[in-house]
Amino acid sequence: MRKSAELRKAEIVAAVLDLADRIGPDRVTTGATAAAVGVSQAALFRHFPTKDTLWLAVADQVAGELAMEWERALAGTDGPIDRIKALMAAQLGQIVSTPALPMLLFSRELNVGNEDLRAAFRGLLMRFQALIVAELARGQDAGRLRREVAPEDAAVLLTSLVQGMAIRWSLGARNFSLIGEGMRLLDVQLRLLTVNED
Amino acid sequence: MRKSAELRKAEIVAAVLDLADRIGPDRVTTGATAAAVGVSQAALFRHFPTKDTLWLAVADQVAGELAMEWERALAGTDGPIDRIKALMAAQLGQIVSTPALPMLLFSRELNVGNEDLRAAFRGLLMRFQALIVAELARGQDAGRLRREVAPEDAAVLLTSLVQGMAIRWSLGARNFSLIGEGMRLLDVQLRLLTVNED
DNA sequence: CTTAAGTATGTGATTGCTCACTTACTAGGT
DNA sequence: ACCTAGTAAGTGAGCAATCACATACTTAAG
Repeated sequence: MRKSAELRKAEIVAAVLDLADRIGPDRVTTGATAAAVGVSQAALFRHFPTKDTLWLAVADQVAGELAMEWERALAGTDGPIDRIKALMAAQLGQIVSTPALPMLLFSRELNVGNEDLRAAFRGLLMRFQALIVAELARGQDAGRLRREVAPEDAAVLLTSLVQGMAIRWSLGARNFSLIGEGMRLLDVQLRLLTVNED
Repeated sequence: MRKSAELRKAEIVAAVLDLADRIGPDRVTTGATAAAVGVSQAALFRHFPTKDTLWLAVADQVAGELAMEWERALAGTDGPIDRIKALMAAQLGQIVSTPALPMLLFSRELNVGNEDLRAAFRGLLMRFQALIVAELARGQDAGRLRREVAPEDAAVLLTSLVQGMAIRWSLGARNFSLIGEGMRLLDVQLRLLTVNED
């Protein structure tokens, strides 16, 4: 069954992401990936010269999806606090639909050698952080958020919440709603950051 | 060079932890470990029947050290807020002295098969969480912490902070002081949680 | 419209390497 | 004499990557 290179590449990347979730990123072999796609192991090397470049393509795909979700989140809302909520919800949603994402951050593929892959993920986290900082600053200017907390610090608190919830969700056999619990705790944190008007 | 089994076991466990720090948990091979200890690779199997049981021994060691640090942190302070700070500092300190710790949570050794190891680490995180919850509750009873935030929720915010900072520290080339930045942001968060006496 | 040449996608077999683990044997301590 | 801690030399499995070869598509000439 012959397919176009673009289509095949996409299939392979999708299979890697799926396998990474199910068996762990470090267990994803070229053989297992090829079997999941339904081609021979050697066929993979027609589309990617090495396994490392395959992982880079995976990172690109993930980065693209994340950027798209962020844009959509910002396009749909306008108040700074609503935008923060939308961004956080988008992030949690992406983790749910790509559960391998947190594991990728700590896999051997990423952490040893493969400096490009590592830089790609770091850049992603920094861009998300920057979006949150911008909205926090707008919220302060609008008088809705406490001025005594620097936007950069508050952003670290919020992004850490995403990561903490993701770890909790991964380790405890995903037995709660990541989005539900995450948004509930986000509300708690946002209440603390909000100017009290009582 | 012949040594007692107990001593050798301890040496081997220490070598695994050191190697895990330096090259990543999944790169730790029996050969590399043996070389670090200064014995033949086969010698390892005199002391541990399989590599998995070796990792379990490592987990035991780490769990013991963590529990010891928590106890020391609690013994040295008495106010609830100081105790929270001491616990968080102890946790950050352990990550600095065992940088493989966050990676271990997502390593292949832990996540596939080896359910015992996974349960051991999950139990550790839950016990830390419980210690924080207890101190938060004491802080509320003493009238020092806002009552409108449940201690369980606040504890998630605090432990997430540890994990978020650890990720940041791992991905960035460890180019900031994990303890310094972590404790600074902890202060920010604690100020938000503290009853305002102005 | 047909056909031959060229190219893109695919395969089975193999290579060279690393790994966890085994086996047969040896030396030191009591 | 007898364990105990050690070794050197394997074994078989799994891995990424390669190679010679096959088959489907594309294109251009007659």
